[in-house]
Amino acid sequence: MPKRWKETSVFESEFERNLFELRKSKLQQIEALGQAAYPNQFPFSHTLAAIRAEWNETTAESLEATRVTVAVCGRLMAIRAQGKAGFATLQQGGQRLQIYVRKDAVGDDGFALYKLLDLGDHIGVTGYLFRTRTGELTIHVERLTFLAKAMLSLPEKFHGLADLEMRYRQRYVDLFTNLDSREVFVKRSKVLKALRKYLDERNFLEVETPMMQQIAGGAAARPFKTHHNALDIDLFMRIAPELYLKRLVVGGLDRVYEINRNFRNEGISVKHNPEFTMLEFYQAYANYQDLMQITEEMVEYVAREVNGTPITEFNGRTIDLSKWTRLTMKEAILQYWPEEAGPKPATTAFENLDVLKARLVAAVDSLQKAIEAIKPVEPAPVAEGEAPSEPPVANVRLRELKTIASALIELGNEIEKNIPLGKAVYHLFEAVAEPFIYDPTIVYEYPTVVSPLSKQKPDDPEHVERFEFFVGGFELGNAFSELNDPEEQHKRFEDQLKERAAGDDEAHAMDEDYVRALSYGLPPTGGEGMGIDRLTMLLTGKKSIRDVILFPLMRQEKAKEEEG
RNA sequence: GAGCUCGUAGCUCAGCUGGUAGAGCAACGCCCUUUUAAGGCGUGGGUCCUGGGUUCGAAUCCCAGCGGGCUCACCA
Repeated sequence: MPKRWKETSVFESEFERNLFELRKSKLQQIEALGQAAYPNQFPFSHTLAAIRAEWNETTAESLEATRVTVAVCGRLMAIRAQGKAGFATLQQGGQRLQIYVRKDAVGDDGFALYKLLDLGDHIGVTGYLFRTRTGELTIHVERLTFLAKAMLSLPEKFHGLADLEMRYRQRYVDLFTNLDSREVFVKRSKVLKALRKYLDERNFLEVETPMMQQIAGGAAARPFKTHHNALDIDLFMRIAPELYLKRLVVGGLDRVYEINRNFRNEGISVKHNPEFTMLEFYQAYANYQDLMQITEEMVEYVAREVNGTPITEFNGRTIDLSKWTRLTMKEAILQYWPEEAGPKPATTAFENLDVLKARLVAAVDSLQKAIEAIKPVEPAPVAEGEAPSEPPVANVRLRELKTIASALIELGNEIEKNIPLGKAVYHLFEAVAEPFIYDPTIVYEYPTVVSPLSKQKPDDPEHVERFEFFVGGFELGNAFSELNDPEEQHKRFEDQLKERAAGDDEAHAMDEDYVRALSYGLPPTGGEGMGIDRLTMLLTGKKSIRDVILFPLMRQEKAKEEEG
């Protein structure tokens, strides 16, 4: 049996149900004044932004001398009534503008309508610009038009919607009550525009490849599974567009890019959302060196387009996206090697698993001594009404060292299982270097064993022409010279199958059609992927990926009542 | 998955060592023709996340659960 409207869980309380009824009766009164309850359009002459752009600095005298009549619309965000007159604040396009309504200017019906308005209502007004006693640019309203009613009450007008859960779940409220939130998504759109502009100007072709795939390839990750009924086949949501994009380069589309969602069935964190947006681009006849240059240039370009500067504040640090460092993976390990872990690994540690293992054992030992030596500092008591200060430096370092130590212990256990040397070096890099790389850094020379799709260095088959780039403590992207030898690719897939058989459920799947595509000849090609959510985080200073995704994945709320 | 932490009116929050729930905003009524977190007077509004337990008595203490946040784990 269908539920009656009033019993739906649209409403959170009796308070809201009653308010809804009250607003309905106001709507009827508004109709009685000759206004439509839900009109279709309003022909405005200016956006609020346009008014700000043109008259923000115009003096009161000048506005009085040359009367400017405008028609604007927006949502009411504040109402300050004063008997037979009143002010209100209109919000539209992320801008606000004050309006002034006087009974003698809008007439009895117009003023009756003003009295029936609530916070959140949409209205249109026609009138002329003036400045109030305090100098604020204001529209002196001559005609009010009702446009749509807010049937629920708005969040507290001074603090806005503060509850993070509600901001994520009810983003529609967050967006109009917290304009800084809106600004993040405006910037996100600028990031996408800037990337497209950069690539389009270089003759890249934007393409779209399957997001439902029979083999989820192109990355190491667990996929989501779904099913097509008519064909009765299982499909995977893609974890990367990589293999399809390279098929396109085989097909003669020399420069392609795709900006869209990838889906990975993994944990959720401040840096991870199950669906996330990725840019991937491929350029024929280029190698990873060319990509390094493009990366540095493109990130800086986007920062300037979005923020007007390559400087950004992130997680309490100032980052200059125009200044890049390039390190080999081993250099990065040595540079970020914590002094508390004792002597840095010798060159031989990167060539021999046993030597590496011995160094790790010593490092863990040294780290544990250092950890014991640090006395955690009691955080300063928080005075009433003050924000808690940053945690003491010693405590932060203590936590970091603990994290490194446990990662190294874990790595030691992995080595016991005789993992390939390259994989061990890579994990070592992830443990000691990656989380600490704040300034823009390109890390190159990756072990072949962790790079099944990259091309080996001509003089060193143990390493590939690949780099990842890191900013703000996380990986921003990944790029390499594409492996285009079909026989070698087939062998790498086979190796991955062995890894999978050995228990690595994120090892790459075999994709024979991809090998077949390579068999027709992929020109030398450089390809790169970049996380757009993370780039947006950097450029907006947001620490959590949820703050740059409009509708981040949330657990389902417990049903408030049985479904009817 | 683990640890820490939070959940009180539509919203933002207070509520001490247990004594039966408060403020501001929002809402409703009245006053107010240059206000701007407008103001003044008055009114209504609560399954204190849920379920157990301890107690004469629980928003408060204990246990379990649900949901959020952070940290860790997971995650090229």
